[in-house]
Amino acid sequence: MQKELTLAEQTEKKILKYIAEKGFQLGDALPKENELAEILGVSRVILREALSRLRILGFIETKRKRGTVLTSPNIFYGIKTILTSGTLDRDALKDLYEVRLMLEIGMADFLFMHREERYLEALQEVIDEENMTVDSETLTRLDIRFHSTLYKMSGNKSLYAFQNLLNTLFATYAPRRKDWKVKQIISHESLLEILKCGTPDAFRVAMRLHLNTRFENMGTLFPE
Amino acid sequence: MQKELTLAEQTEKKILKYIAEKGFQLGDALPKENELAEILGVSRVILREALSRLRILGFIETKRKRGTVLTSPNIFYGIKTILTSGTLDRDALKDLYEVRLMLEIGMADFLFMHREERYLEALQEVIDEENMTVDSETLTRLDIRFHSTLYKMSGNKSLYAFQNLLNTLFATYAPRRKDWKVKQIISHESLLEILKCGTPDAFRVAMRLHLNTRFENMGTLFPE
DNA sequence: TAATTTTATTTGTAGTACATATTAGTTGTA
DNA sequence: TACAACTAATATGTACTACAAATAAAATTA
Repeated sequence: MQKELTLAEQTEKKILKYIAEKGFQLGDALPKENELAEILGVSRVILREALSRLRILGFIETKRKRGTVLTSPNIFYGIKTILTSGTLDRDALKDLYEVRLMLEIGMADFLFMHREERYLEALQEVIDEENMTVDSETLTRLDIRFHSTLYKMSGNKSLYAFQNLLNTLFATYAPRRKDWKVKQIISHESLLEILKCGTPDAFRVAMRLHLNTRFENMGTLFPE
Repeated sequence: MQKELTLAEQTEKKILKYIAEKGFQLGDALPKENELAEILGVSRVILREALSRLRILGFIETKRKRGTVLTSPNIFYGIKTILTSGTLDRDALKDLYEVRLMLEIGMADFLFMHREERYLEALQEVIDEENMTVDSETLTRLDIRFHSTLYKMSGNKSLYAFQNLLNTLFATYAPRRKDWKVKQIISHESLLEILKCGTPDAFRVAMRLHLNTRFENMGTLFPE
């Protein structure tokens, strides 16, 4: 038991409790700092430390004179800071890389649930552009766009936000090999074809094959 | 452009930059608060606010007298606060629920990569216990244990930590229907059998069927 | 040498004061 | 009256100081 939360941490939880008890809604304003400090029985310094922690989690936003208002907490607020700080260890990076592979294969059902013409057109557009270029960098950009469109098509906003983060992350930390495009077994065209008139199960099999190079490269990307 | 970061936020980034520039490693100690405040040119109050924000992200740990030491940032530190705060909106909850389904289906390859006797035995143990009880609550607990074991078997620590969070989350926010067990198409036994002598593709198909009730209940769990 | 007490240092907390930005009100002019 | 410019009030942002509490390291004792 080495818990012993610091007062700022306790205050952080107290504030959340206070919000819940008082039934505050999104957009509502909290009492001003001096009042809230008195209510919770802490100094304003500590209160501000707690508020600062809640702010990094996206629970609140504060503006001079207007005060502190409740906002919808954003999971990715904090994650982003971590991912872009460059302090993630290799294991954590590999974990995230794997998670992305799982998600791309596992999202099949949701793609078919939200299959809409606009998405299919967007995917086709990417494929058309791919067929008109040989530039490696451009192809990489298009590949990211293709998969990014799939995430959007999943209809899961949190997931979409997450993968946007991962994109920026792996662009720096896990650059692709030059021959990634050549070695692909299943093309984007095939994937789109299955999306149009296939099944989730078929899509999963195809996507697994499409990502085959990613699976194979994992060992070299994240050596022991 | 409503950027205008507060000084504490700027300081937070300054600290990360300082760490990177000085080449600090995990476990290294930062300068003491007074020194660091002077180095960065801010008051100790502001510095502490910045440190507090970094602490909630798991970048640092501080102890009286010993000072501030670098730790491996923990993505789930902040996520946990958000998930357990009870302020998540329905959309975000549904998103997370969906993500879990994706992961369980998408993790197949990694299960086969890390297939070890101890995991298979643990799974078998759960199944044996399931066969000896009819109590609904016990069965729910065992079901969670079965799937939790799978996450562990995936060899992905971040993922395992994540699903532990989700378990506590959905235990409160998305309780099961009473008939969930009866309606399952594919049993845990079948899943284990496939793990022993099947393929990732086969496992994905089976897991999708196993989770069928979850997919079907989503509409009632998270109504529009 | 080992156990115990002391002390020195560093984080944790509080109070106060003032700077700064923004809203609301007030005045002044057409 | 309407509208602009200025003024005052107010809440957050920042800084400084002082002291409490914990604990690692040094000193003391058995």
